[in-house]
Amino acid sequence: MGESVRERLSASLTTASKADRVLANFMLSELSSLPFETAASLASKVNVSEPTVGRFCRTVGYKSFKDLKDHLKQDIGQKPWLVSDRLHDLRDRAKAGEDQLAAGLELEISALVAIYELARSEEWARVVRRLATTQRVYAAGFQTERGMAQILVNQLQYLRDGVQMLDLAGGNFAELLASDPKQSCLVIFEARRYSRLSFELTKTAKAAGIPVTLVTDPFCDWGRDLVDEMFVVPTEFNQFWESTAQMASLANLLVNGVFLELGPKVEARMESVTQLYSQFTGYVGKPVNRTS
Amino acid sequence: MGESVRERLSASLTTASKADRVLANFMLSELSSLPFETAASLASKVNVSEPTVGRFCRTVGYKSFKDLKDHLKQDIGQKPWLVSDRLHDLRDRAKAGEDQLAAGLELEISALVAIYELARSEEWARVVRRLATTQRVYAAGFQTERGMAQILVNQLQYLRDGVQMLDLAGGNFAELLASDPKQSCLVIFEARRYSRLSFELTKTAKAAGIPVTLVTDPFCDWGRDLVDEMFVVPTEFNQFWESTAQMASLANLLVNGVFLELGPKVEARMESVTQLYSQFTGYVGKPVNRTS
DNA sequence: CAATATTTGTAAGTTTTCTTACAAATAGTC
DNA sequence: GACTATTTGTAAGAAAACTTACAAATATTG
Repeated sequence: MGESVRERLSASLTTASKADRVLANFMLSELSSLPFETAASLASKVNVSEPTVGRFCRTVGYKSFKDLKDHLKQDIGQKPWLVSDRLHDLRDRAKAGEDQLAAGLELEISALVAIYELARSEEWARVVRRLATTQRVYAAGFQTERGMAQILVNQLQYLRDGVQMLDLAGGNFAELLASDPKQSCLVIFEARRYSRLSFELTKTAKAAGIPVTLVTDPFCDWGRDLVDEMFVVPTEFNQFWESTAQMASLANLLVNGVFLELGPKVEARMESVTQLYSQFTGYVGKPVNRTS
Repeated sequence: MGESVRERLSASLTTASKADRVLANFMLSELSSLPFETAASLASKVNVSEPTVGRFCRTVGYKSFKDLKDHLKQDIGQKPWLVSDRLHDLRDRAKAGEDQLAAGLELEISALVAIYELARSEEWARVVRRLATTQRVYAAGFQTERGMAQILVNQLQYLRDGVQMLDLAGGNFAELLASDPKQSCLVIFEARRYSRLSFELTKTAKAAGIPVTLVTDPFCDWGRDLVDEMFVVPTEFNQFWESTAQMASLANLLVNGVFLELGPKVEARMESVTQLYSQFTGYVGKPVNRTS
């Protein structure tokens, strides 16, 4: 046997048992962080028992998980694999002008940093509390930001009732605008070129007394004095146009905040949403659950 | 203390005793193979005793050699994207365990690095080419990943014709599955718990000869041997559940790739899409454009 | 060059990681 | 649908990795 760890893992995929396949797949996906894992840590991540990890390594031809790691050392060779080295590598390429894209990486990283700073602000806490407690939560996004609203909504729905996307499908925004302003709030994702809808929606919602949170790019000049909170997410990463990608990260952090705010009581709901999905659609590996 | 492993080791060089200096030097020069070492193996390599290794790690501020290795894992080294010292603050809090979140920042950063590396791969180029040239491009995502598909679709639509979301609204996926496989391709976003739909859709699409690209988390064990390309995006950022946020970044990079592939001819289309939006919806600052 | 302080190693613990034995669960077969 | 074979988990034991206590060696200081 002279193949590399990667090759052996791949080869095992065809023959291996269920647990082994899960392991092999995970290892392949996370090859570069394997050296930091231990049989036990791996086991808990993929939900198998510790001995299964050891046994699997033996079936693919190593003495133990430790032994597998030692071989990994060989075939990682000298390409950079520590995050810091990889980052350096990308940065060097960017400097050398070899890699247009890589130049954007650092910008994207600083956008992330900015978001994590936002998440520590007073305003953030306020929004999170509102998203956790207001009876009806609406999110909107137009053009390319529609997906961001979708992400927020889909996730929040796992945690609580009364969350929905707002769009112009019905021709107006009556769902929100003709509702009790005390029991509603709105989150809008927006970026250049700013849709007239965001603006009109915000104005009308504010006039009705509905709290509005705006997540937008650094160029937005219409929102600041109109909305309750404005979270500015950097969007220029050397790409051909603005990338609002990091807004997804912001949305996830918001959801995480709401989770922490709501506490253990969300578990019941998450459980039941999962069970409903299982019933109507089903998950991989399990048959559709017919609420037996 | 908020410095990286490398920084701490370097700093120790000036003050440390003879054995410690030897250790620090060795570690610095072999930083990337440290995770494979153990206190004992290191000790014998530099001819000191095992406890000396442990003690040294403690003098530079780690609990043990193991602890030092663990920090190496997340260590991203120099941070040129830091415009202020505010991140230090974040990091310190993370170290002190006050701020669960801040620890997630570094994980999220390394996910980004991973994505930018993906964007350099053979497979990536292949997918970009396909997304640029195939007549009909479909994207799907279920549960919380629906928004990711949405993001990809909404952006691609600015660049080219024939791009659409795929969902179960019609009860089947006939749009794609009953179409000419030579002229279609599919991108699926997926993460735990894996929807049965992704799996079935992939299987059927493959059987029909339609190329499938899967963007998923490291735990996915059903796709690897089924799809044409599998992009694995790290998703564990210390949040209460997996965050697929960085998939948005991947989607944006894909779109950017397609833009570069298509070249200047996209401008006309972008212009006309913008103009259509202006006509039917309008932008902030300008009245609805009535195709005067 | 004592006398003291610091550094380092040895040997015996402690904890962590991995393995083995066996039983329970799951999948395959007639 | 019982029977067998395979896979997987539990619990206890072996091995490895790391720590502590203390003594020996090496610096440092007056």
